[in-house]
Amino acid sequence: MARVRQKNGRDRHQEILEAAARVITDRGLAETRIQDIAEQCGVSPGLILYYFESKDRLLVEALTYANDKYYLAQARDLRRLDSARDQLSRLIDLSVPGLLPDFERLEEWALWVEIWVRALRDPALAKEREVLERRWRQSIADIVRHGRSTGEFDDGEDADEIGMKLGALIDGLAIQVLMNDAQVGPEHMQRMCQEVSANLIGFELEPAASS
Amino acid sequence: MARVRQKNGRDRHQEILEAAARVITDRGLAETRIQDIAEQCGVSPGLILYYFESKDRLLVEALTYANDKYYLAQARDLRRLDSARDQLSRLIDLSVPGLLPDFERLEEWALWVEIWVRALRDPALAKEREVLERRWRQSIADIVRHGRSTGEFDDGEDADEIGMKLGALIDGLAIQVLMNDAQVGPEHMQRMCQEVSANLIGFELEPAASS
DNA sequence: CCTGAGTTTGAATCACCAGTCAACTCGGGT
DNA sequence: ACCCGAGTTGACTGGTGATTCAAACTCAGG
Repeated sequence: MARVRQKNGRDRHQEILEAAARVITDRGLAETRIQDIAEQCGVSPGLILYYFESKDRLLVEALTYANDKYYLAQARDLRRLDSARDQLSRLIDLSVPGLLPDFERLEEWALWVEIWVRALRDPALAKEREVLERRWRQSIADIVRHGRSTGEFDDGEDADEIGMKLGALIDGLAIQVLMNDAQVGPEHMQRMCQEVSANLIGFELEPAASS
Repeated sequence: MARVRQKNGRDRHQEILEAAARVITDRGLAETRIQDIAEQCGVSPGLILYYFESKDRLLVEALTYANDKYYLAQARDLRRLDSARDQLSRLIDLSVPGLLPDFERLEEWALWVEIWVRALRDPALAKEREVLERRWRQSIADIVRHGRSTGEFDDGEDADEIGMKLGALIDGLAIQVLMNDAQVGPEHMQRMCQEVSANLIGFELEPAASS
């Protein structure tokens, strides 16, 4: 059977996407050459173009592929927790670039910035971005709804609205942390997000933080 | 007089920076060629390199130059208002991409995204970015402090902390609006920012819309 | 009118890189 | 044993674009 061949083919496809994502986070989208990607997975440059129509297509696919990977990992991680509060708190922790070393959020955020820049001029990527970003806000809103359905949270502002606000806050702060801003460290971002989320949803932060 | 000569030189320098900024917002940093900039100010490509050491230096200078210009325009605009509340409300309106057509915030936000991407790998620009961004947060915090000093606002959370939260929220939402996200239009962003600022500082939003 | 420093041009140079292609490898089918 | 074709290679092509440079031009001051 051509199974082995096919399987190799599929592996390669994915392998190249991963390599591309790695190179993009390393060197930046603008500085990413086909040669770099080829080296990253130890093949010749020609092979990259054998599997992908063009460099541009590959790059766009790599960006969304990587984002998808990170999203799925996050969703899996959150699903282990029952309490909506724990889920929300965990989601925030997972979103802070560099807070939890095991989760490569630094890389992911760097990719987001690249996505934004390119989506400004690439309608196809713009569409993808909207889907990805909507999913991201949705996951916050869903936690809020879940907490309300179990009575853990009180009713209040529309859950989607909260998702948008908290999502935007996280985006904005993540940029600063990603940029290594001296005024906004990871722990600082974490604390502010926890505070705001408690405030938006209307619960008290017991652990150690008060206004 | 040698004055005219000198003045021409200075004019050209600035002229090129403006042209560069325009091209960058049009085509994007990655697609900006020296030729484009030259055409934009009706001059030969060689002249660009006569005034700037290299393309890279020019681009970085153009990014900060444009940002500076926008910041100063905003500061001038805000200074006309007395009430801290009006200032804050105006600052928000000015920050929403495309809300007030006279202020080219769409362009400015597009430049911000370019700055972020490049600052990830360019230490010099990274430093500039931090200064610019700090100034931006500061302007929010200053309004809060001003409002408190006149008794317009009650005391509460640290003003810098508020500046950081509101600044980040605006950043995050502005990205969505800039990207033409169907779920986050300009008016929606404006309303959310007004709500959150009222909430953070602790005043009521009576005048339904301070149009 | 000269002159020369400052300005401007555009052609030439140079490096780089996406994408092409002809040749080669090799596992599996016949 | 032989053939087929997917997979792989790496040299090559073509275009692009930053940077250089020598020549031309401008004009304030002598």
